[in-house]
Amino acid sequence: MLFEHIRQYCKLGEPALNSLGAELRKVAMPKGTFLITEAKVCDQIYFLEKGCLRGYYNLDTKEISYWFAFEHSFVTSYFSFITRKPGIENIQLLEDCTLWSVSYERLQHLYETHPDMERLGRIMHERYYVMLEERFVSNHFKEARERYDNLITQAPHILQRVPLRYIASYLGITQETLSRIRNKS
Amino acid sequence: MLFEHIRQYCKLGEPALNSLGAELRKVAMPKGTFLITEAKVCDQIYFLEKGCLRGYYNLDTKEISYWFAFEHSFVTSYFSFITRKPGIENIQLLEDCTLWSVSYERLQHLYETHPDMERLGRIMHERYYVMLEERFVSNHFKEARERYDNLITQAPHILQRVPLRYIASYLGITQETLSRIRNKS
DNA sequence: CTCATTATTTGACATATGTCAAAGAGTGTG
DNA sequence: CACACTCTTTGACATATGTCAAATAATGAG
Repeated sequence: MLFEHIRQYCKLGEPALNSLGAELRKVAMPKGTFLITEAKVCDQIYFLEKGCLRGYYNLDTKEISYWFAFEHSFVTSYFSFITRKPGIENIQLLEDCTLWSVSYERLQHLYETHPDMERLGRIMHERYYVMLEERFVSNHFKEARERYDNLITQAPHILQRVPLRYIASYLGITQETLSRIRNKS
Repeated sequence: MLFEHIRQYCKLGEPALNSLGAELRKVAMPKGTFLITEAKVCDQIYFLEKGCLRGYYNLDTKEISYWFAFEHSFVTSYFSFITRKPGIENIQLLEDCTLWSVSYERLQHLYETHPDMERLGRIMHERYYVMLEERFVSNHFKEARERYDNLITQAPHILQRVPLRYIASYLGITQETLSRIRNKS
């Protein structure tokens, strides 16, 4: 689970693993729950063990779902968690989920006491940066059709687990356009 | 300059500062030079002291400039530098520039020997992640007009230093559309 | 199983943006 | 100052996508 996932970023020593283990709180929440809502400072980072969820913000009268997370991801409102400012992001569970949480304060403490935790944080943020950049690039100048094709190639499971209207806003298009694209596949 | 810039991320101890200082190479290059070209593994990270530059990739027959950097930024082809794989990115100087470079290998060594360098890396990547996310969000569902207005509000200097056709692709639109937007301001 | 509710699709039309070609501005060099 | 070059603007038209309303399909509670 979490410890195993972490190993693909870097190896933590026993002391760091033990301290991390001591800070983790297991949480199980039902579909529909909000992990964080807008205008608050996000105080927790989570590891998603089971289930899936979406991050969205409100634009005019619409909800824009701009990312999804599935098993074995770290999730938080990065903007708010990192800057310690209230954000515009809401995170809602799309299924019943099992998560592990660590508070901001305890995470900082782990960083301070274990250089290898600091390294894990550095490497994780590097990787997440690169993934976001790839997504940015693939959205930047491509047509809706192409973005959809990319998505179903790279993450076909998303169609089984996420309602189409959320996927539409993830792709930056309306639900109607997505529906038309799908009917011409 | 660089040391002063770093202080806004976190404080480095004397030993880390000294080691970092010893690894830095000053480079001055004329406008037009390429820092990195596609299909190569990017081996250096730079701190841009003076000048500006663009990152772009080729899509079909077009160059898509998707970011710019000005004074006091860290620049590299993050994808390639982090993953150690060849990328699609080209980085070209838009003005004569003064930069400081550190190689990948030496940076890893700094990370290994100085926990506070590791912390600097972690914090810097957190911040860069947040900035990229903000840009992603502001591009995601807004019209060209709005993206342009945002840009000139937040970075008006860009118009003085970057040709319009590069700005167009930065905004995800054609040069002609940008021209029309500007004439209806 | 049926009804109410929510999710998705379809149609008609408006608008934003792209494409291609050409004209006009701006810039640097001799 | 004139020419060659690059950069930007303009026009005519094609296409992608958005909007709003309505129809259809899927889902869940009783």
